[in-house]
Amino acid sequence: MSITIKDIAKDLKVSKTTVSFVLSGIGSSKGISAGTQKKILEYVEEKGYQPNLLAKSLYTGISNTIGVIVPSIGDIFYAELVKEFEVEAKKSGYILTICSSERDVLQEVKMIRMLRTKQVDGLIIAPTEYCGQELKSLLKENFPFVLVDRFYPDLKTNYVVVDDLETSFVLVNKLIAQGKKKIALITTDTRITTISLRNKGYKDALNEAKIPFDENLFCEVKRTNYANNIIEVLDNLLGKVPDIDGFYFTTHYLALETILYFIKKNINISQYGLACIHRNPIFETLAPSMYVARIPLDEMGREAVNILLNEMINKTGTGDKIGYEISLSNSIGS
Amino acid sequence: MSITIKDIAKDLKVSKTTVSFVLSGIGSSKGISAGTQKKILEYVEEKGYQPNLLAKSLYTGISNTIGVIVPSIGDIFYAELVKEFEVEAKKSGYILTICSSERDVLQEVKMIRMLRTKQVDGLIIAPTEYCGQELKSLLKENFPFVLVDRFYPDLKTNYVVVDDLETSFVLVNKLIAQGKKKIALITTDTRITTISLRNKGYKDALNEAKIPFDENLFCEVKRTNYANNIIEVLDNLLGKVPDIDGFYFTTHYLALETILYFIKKNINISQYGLACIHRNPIFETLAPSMYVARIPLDEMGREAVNILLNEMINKTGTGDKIGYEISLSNSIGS
DNA sequence: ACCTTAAACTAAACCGGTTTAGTTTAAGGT
DNA sequence: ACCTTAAACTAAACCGGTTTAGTTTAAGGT
Repeated sequence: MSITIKDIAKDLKVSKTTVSFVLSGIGSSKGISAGTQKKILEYVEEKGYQPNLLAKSLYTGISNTIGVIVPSIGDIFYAELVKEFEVEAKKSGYILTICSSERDVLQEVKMIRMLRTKQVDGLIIAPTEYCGQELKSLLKENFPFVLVDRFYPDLKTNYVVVDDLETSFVLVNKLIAQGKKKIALITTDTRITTISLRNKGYKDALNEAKIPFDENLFCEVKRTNYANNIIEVLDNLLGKVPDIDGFYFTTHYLALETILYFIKKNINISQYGLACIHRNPIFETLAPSMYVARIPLDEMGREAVNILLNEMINKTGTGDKIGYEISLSNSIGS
Repeated sequence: MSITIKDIAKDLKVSKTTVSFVLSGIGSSKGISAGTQKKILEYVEEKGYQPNLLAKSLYTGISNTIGVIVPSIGDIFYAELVKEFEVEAKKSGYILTICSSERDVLQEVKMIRMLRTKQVDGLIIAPTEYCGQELKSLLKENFPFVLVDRFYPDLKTNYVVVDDLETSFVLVNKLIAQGKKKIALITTDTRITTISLRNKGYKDALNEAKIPFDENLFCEVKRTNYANNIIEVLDNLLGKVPDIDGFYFTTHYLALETILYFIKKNINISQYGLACIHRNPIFETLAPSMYVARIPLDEMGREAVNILLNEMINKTGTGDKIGYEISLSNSIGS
């Protein structure tokens, strides 16, 4: 099929070794004469030789590939995050093989294993809630990986997440400082560590302000079919608590859907205090006064890749893991 | 490091061949006794053996990986499209290695070559305007690939695109049927085949309706920093043609930015006839009467992968290429 | 004429799978 | 006792690189 080192060696009447040395750029230090080097390089140029990196990886044990598993690459949040991985990984000569777990542990576990058989050098995972078992065995085998977006508090792994508790607390405090008293919590699946911390931040802020927690203001939107589910939830909420004066959204999806709901129902948005974790470019126009804690995807991506690269290189595996929490409190804008 | 077929063979006192046969599931047909098979399978289960797929790929010449190059994986359009590639590819046991070209030919060419050295079985490319040369050499080497989103009319390649001319024509016709006479064309870089076809569709529709083409209504928004550029363009347009009554957008980004501009400037959107290629979930709420030709990303992704898989399998390379044009004319909603 | 040495180059093993072209073993027939 | 045959198993080459532990060659010294 395509040309190999063996072919080059045969055609030029030198050994595979010589060709390999020259092409690896160590020809001179291995004492290959300038003439031979030139001959090989010219031949390679002429024939358009492309090495088979599979063979190299097999020998070296390094594939220069990072496996990435996210809930869905079609989700703009993960798409943007993965983009940052790509940019940062590329700086060190790594490329990405990307899989979507569809928020299904079984698929996620399969993908982890499959990527390992494909010999990725490390993994970046935005995990589901239930893959602790598999992560444990990665740890035991000392396989390099970093969790992003979510982490497992019980496992000693690398992770890069947002300081959910603190951010939530500060955001809700801003609403309270605006004089809001009936602040709804629009949230989602509480089993997710990240979400439960955000919920806790809300409660803590109310607590500190001595505002009693009102069960009616606590709205958990189901994740399946949530665009429809949220309409029901909001109808219900506005019916039960007509004098509601603020909304805290634990995800930007929830904020977006709620804003669209307001527009559709012709409800004046500006009467409410609004706060939300993570930005959507549209908020600037549609809800310009909303407090938005912007998740710095560039920092998140950069850190995740660098922590991983570090662990991959020092594969000695001291067992020291890095838990990197990104502070959003200072990046709140509106 | 981790366990190999050789280790298993040594431990169980059988040959590598036997282990390989059993693990490939062809043990029985190769006459390996049930006892030996059981022994091997149990050992593998116990030790958690994971094969090295690099070695397999090196021998078989098949990596079960498709290389994907898009302008940016962080762009929601490509993210969603890539998601469809992933879903479809997975059905046939393929995974994706994904690269963002950043709309830079040099990077794109580098990535094409790099992915080939990594032995991807085929490529799906949403190309820049200038990589014809590299595509030509892929064709010459009979390497399987499919273009998506954009194609090269001069090259005989596989491609999956939208019927831009027809769709544009139909969309602008809808506006004309609404009685609109001063329809602006909000478009972008005309060097892109896709965009120039969409522009042509606009002109053809005007022509057929005997509406003279007005240079003032033709707005080309620069792609770099377009969110700012479009504001300038729209200010200018509304100043020059105050009685404008319709907008045709050749991309959904342009439509979105324009709608946000209207909202910010407190301009009544409903006075205009609007039409746009490709959807944004927000249009339903913010511009419910806009004609939107939805690009079926699922169909696009499915076709691209299947055309590629087909070419990869029949690597005989008859040279027959498939140009698949997706008709949007029938999927126009508002 | 022979030895030493540096320069230039290479044979062969290796990475971990798969596959071809066998060989070994033991039962069954006469 | 010997042959045939099917069942069960395997040695070794292969994929295309890299690397170790050399070997070959020719010049330079005496």
